[in-house]
Amino acid sequence: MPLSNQQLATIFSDIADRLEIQGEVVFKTRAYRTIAENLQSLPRPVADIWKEGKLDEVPGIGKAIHDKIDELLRTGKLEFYERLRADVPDGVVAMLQVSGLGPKRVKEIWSTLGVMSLAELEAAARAGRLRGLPKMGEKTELKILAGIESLKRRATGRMRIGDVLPIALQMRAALQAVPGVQNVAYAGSLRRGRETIGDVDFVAATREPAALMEAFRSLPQVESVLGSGETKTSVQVQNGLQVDLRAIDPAAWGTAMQYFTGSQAHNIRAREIAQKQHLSLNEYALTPIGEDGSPADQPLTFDSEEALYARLGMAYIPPELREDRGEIEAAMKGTLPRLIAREDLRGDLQMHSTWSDGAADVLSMARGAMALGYEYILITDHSQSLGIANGLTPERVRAQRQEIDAVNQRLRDEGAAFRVLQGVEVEVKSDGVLDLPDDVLAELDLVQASVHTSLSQPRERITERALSAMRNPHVDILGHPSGRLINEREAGDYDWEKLFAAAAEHDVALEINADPARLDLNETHARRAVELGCHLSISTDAHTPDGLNQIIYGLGIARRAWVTPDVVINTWPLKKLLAWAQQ
DNA sequence: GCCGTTTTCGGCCCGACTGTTTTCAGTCG
Repeated sequence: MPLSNQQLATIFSDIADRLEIQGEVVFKTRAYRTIAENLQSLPRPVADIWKEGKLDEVPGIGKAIHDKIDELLRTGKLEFYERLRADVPDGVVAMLQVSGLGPKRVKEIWSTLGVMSLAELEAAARAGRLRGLPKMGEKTELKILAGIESLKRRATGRMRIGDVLPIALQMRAALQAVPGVQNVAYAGSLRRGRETIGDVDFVAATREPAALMEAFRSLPQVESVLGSGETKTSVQVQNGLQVDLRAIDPAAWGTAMQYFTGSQAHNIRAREIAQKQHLSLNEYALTPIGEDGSPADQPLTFDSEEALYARLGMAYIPPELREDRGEIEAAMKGTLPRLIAREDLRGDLQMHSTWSDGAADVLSMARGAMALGYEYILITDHSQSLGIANGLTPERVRAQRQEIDAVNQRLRDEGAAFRVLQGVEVEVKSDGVLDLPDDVLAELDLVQASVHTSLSQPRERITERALSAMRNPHVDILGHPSGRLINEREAGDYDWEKLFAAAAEHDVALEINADPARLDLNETHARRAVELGCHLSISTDAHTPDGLNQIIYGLGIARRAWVTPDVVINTWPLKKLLAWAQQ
């Protein structure tokens, strides 16, 4: 099995860590970090690209990294990396995870005191042995000890977006009410819609930053203040989540939002583009620069991101695309995609009712969807073998049809232009056989097939299992294809290229499950699936009417995957959707 | 390390905060 993109990315990221500790020039370590990031978002297996001899076409790969990938894929090893691992011990690299410790200090602590692990670091800090080192004192020791504690509590990892957004909205409302504040928004990875969030970045427009900082530090959610200056404050709230606030002048709203939304890679590219136009971009303004590098004219301020991007010669780039994955080039050429938006969706194609493990009846789910402006829903209760979820037998499927017919009749009587469709989330059993007979599936409006069990099957077996489900002519949608649960359970080891090819061939739509614990397909897979001609569905898997609101998370992933409305089957009118399911 | 409508060599984004300092390096994003 060739090394995966993720495995290669981890190696290059680790190389960057170790080179940084060795004191290598930052531009070299940045190159390794860049390729690590690019590999993670590469839509195809790099091993395939390597076989085609097209490695050099991947951005960030030059001669040196080309040779290293080549060696890794041929031999599974990299001599350069093995030497590096011998030179810089793992325990020393681990110290980089401590907040407040970077490569310079880690090297100093390691080389001067011989500290080679987190345990030794903690002992040295407690014994007061760090304060003798350059630029380190008692406070540094305390900060390091606090950092180690927080690592032990695992309070530092990235949280699911669904756990973060509600907290952020609450805090934003509180900040909005502070006197003098004209506008508050969250930026960073939350605004970009990433599946997990490291910290929340707020930008606030105000001419009275001191009052805002004070109010922020005093919010009830704040558990500790990590740092606070005139215009910037960092705090920690529940679950160890870090929240940063930057105050800016209202006239600089556009540049500030652009800067704090990131990503870092996107910002670096945007600033390089500015540089080529003899402009220097920061969070406050765009400043004309003379030959000698000093300001040549008055700084230009922007109260909107649209105006800023326009001045740089680009179309407005939606936050979800700002990852340096080709969006800057597309914005300059005017070829950005028209991303799918909330208004494009006409229905939700996965939800559960009290017929299986949902908490609301069919009518309540329908009313919830109508309140969102939808035209249809598909009820997809579980099938019989999922006993724990009260899965449907063939008899109960037929009984449910009667209830759904009655609900539709009632809604018609009320004059509503809305339709409840009957589907099912049929189990793909471990041998690939579906959990309901074909004649039952044939009676349903649409059929979704999902894998819930035996996710650890080897690649060939689990891939064949999904393929055999998709070959069934009644199956229209493959639900949460990877089976991963973010921060909880790994994805099944599918051969994605094969799976996407089969989905395109049999025209089975692949779901982007909007449950923030799933977000499955993920953005990289969704982008590749569309490239290979697959249709998608974006649905919530709601178990309550309120759960239908989680569609925003799935839309975020779709937008990050550059998805346009036309390929998403639940943007289609009901007639087109049903005709597609029939063929 | 990579990269090229000013460069195959000489560039490589930009600033806030902290802690240790008397002017700044390290870290972080």
